[in-house]
Amino acid sequence: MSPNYFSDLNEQQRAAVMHTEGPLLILAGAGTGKTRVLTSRLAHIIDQKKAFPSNILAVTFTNKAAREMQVRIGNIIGSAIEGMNWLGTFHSIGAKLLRIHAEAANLKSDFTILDTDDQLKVIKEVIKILNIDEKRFPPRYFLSQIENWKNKGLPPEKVAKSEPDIIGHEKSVEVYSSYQKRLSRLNAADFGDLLLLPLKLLKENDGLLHKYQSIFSYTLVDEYQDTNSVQYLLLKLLSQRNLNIACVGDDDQSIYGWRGADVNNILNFEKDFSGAKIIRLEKNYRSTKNILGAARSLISNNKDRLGKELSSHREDAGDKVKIKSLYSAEDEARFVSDEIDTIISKNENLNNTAVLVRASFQMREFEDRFIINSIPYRVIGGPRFYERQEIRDVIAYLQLVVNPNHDLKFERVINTPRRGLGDTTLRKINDAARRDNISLYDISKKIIDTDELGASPRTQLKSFISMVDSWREKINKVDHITLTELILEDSGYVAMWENEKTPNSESRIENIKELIGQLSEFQSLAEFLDHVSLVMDVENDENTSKVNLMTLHSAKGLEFDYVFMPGMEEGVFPNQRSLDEKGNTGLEEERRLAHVGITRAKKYLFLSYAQNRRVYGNYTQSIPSRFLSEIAPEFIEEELIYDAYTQQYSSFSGKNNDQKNYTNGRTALERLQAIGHFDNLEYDDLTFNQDINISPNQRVFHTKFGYGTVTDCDNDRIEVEFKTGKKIVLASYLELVNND
DNA sequence: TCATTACTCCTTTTT
DNA sequence: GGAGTAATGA
Repeated sequence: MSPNYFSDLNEQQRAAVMHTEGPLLILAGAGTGKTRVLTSRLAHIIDQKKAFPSNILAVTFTNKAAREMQVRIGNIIGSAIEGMNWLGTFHSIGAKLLRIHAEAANLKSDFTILDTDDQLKVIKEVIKILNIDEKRFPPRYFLSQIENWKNKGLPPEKVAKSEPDIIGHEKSVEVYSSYQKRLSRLNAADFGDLLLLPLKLLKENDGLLHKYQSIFSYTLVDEYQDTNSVQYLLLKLLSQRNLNIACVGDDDQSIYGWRGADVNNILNFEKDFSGAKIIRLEKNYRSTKNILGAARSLISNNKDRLGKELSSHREDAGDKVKIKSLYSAEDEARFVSDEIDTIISKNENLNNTAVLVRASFQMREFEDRFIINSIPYRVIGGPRFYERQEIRDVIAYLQLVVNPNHDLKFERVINTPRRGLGDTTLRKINDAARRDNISLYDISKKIIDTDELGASPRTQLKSFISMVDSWREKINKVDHITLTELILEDSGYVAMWENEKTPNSESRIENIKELIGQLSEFQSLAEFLDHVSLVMDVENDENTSKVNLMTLHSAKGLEFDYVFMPGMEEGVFPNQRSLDEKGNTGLEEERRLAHVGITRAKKYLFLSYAQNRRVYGNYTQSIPSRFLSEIAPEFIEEELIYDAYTQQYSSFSGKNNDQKNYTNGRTALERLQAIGHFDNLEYDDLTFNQDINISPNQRVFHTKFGYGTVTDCDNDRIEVEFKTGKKIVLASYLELVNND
């Protein structure tokens, strides 16, 4: 009688599943069976016929989490899962609402979703029109302002006009509102709009609000600690009526503060939803005692916590956490790949192994090494398929065909491949469009019958427009795959790559073929394009054995037997900018991120750091991350470091506390030379340009100081005037620059 | 119109 | 060491 989804649950988990009515907060530490509770709970509600699948709102943070939940619930409730229309990320659910009620938000239901690139382009346009100095206020600055406001649920009209403490505030407000107008004319919405506009609709329209309040009889939210204000307000509005809202979260895993996530949402849950029940899941089923101990000791350094102690359910203490110091970042990659080789030799499936990095630029080192050692790997959330140039071009063509008024895409494809419609022509078209206040496409149609353009651009433009029109005619006549192939053929886009004989033009064509292959999974172009903008990742083949390489952020929610966390260095992790901008708050978030990383590991965890790393192309010495010394020693096994220069063994903790001793006033390269350790440097760094002929007034380039002019020479000691002042440097570090 | 070159500023994390 | 940009030349 008792349904089988109860069978494996512990007491707290079971309580969380059973408590269906009224607000519920589940504080679930890492590895405490959170996903199982969520899926069982949903299955329980459906199984007990408390609600139809279509009456459940289930929100996750990533598409991957949504997919996984769908599969797991499907396994319990079978085909009834088909009815779960409202399971998805906040953004996909927002998009769905917005498409249904687009008109009310001043959009058409076939609006396109902008990516960051598009957003920046729009902002640049706006900046130009408003006559703002791009040097003083870079577009990115405005973008982050706008995003902040959107995260807080503030449309332009709700943002206070003046804010004396913040320079450029008024400008930002101005840019925001122009930006928004431009978006609506483009029939486009950005990611923030997918949440902000639905919120606005629900707030301003009682009928609509009541409708959705009664549709959603149960609401369930995953990763609640990462909700920002708009998301919180949306949830609150929608669940106000029946209050059947269950949120799952872990304050120790809150790592999206920079995206507006507000931990207070979780801290204030009891206040916001009166009578809320709180259940803690503290039994960890994932990690060994040593790994868990390491995680616990690290996170205990945070002050801002709800307080929650994870206890290990596993009997074995397991191996200690290994900490390894390496000479350079290259060495570090070699170390990781050697360790992976031994994992391979144990016949383990590599899918159980992950390399987690703080920032994506760190991935390159590992990819290079993995390729050399032929270790199979997959990058999760890295440079994505849909972000490749050729894919974006093709998608731009498709979007233009679906929505010809999409000026940004129009601009992107009008001269790709080359059609003799360059900057000058484009500027003329743009000016005319602004004058008549219509889209580039519309103005082009007019202009081709006047003599505003020269003869050649005019015929070129004419044929381009008629090409687009011919595709548009076919939208409803041929299927979307045929249409895409036709577009690629007519436009000469594929031919362009075929004619280019560079090494990667072939792989570009392969990528385009892959894209066409994916089209078959969708019913229409519009459906495909929506998928592309919302779900930026391509499904990875999970059946082949590959090492997982990803950022710590995208590792949340995953688990692996073997976890490597390289780059444990001050500045890298904790990230310097995070510290600079947010001080202690930033540090605590970095620490939570480290905690997330450590708790991904089930059996083996390797932390490592490089003593020297290239930053912006220059070798820089690094200090071991403070996080290393925050982990209680009893969980750690450290390999002492032999420093060839000081000829001493030392531990990371000593270095961390006494960096002066370590820096010693020399540059990295000088130090390398002193100890004769060259093998890890690249050839270029060691090529001494002894035969170059340097004389005063010569323009030169120095890898550290940049460009400068020679003022005096004394054999190989050269005095150079750099932007930052005069310096005497060795000739071997200089590169000649033409200066006629 | 397009290709090349000199130079500046970078880089956090994602839906 | 790499992307983006403004200036310059063909």
